[in-house]
Amino acid sequence: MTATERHLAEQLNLRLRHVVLMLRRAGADQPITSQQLSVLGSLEHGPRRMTGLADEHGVRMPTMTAQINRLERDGLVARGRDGADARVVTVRLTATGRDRLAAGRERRIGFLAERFANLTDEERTAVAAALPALDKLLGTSETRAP
Amino acid sequence: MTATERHLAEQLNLRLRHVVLMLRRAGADQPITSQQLSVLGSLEHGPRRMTGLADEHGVRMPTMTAQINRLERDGLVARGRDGADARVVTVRLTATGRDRLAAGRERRIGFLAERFANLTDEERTAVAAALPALDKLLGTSETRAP
DNA sequence: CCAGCTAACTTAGTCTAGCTAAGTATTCGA
DNA sequence: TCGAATACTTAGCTAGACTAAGTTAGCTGG
Repeated sequence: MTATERHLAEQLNLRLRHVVLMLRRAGADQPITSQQLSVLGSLEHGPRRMTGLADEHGVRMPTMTAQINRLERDGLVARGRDGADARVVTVRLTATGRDRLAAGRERRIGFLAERFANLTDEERTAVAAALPALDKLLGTSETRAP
Repeated sequence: MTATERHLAEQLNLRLRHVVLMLRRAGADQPITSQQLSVLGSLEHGPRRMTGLADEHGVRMPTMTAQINRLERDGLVARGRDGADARVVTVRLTATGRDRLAAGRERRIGFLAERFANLTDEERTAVAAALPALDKLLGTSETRAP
């Protein structure tokens, strides 16, 4: 571990708490949690199976079962069956779910855009320039299903 | 909302899920949660009152009461009383708590530093350059007690 | 000066969201 | 064809968030 790596790690660590705080503020007064919004987003381009959803969101199957139960209870998704394999449960967005996804996403993006509006052009450029590095740092691709 | 602001907001929104996933992976196999580590960090430079802790962590008082109950149960903090105002409860780190904080912080920083080690010099520079903008974006100072 | 309001916590009860262990039904492979 | 593996659900635990309501202590205006 070089000094630079450690220093950056410390600096980022200091800010992680604020990221969590911002996420909470972004979700306040929304009728949907950020986890739910995230799952609805996974269903945007067609039905998915439970295993796929669990893998993509980095949780165990029972956690996803409970999450889908809540979303189904609220009428945002519907369970279905896979023709080829009778063990498989598929999940798809309902019309309500699609609306809720669009609304939630819009509010989230509006919330973030407001904050970007408070930055200078130079600061926005700096953030944009850091995005590829952020992707590598977060291991964006590692969490995808095979 | 300008096109740039909206675009950046969308890009960041896409990555927020991965931030949450990384945080979960960083906390896996640790004997302490990231919330607990965060609260212990607030106590590093001396005792704090419950209201101060709740404000700093953006939660309501009952949430902090429950959190401190868990930390006290595990022997990481101790409750005390304020001489001047008998309503006030103070919280301080125990020796065990201080050790646990150091260990947890070290693991977190190690975890992040490993990821920074996978970046190029240019990428690390880009991240470092974005830190001040990130602070403004996160509203780092807004969450402090007056 | 004390009665009543406010402030600082705690308790009780609810919800989301994570986990493991164990149960059921179905598929696949030797 | 039968036994192991796979896909999911159920049951039960914990952390961590909330509101509403209770307790105790400080403060203040008539």
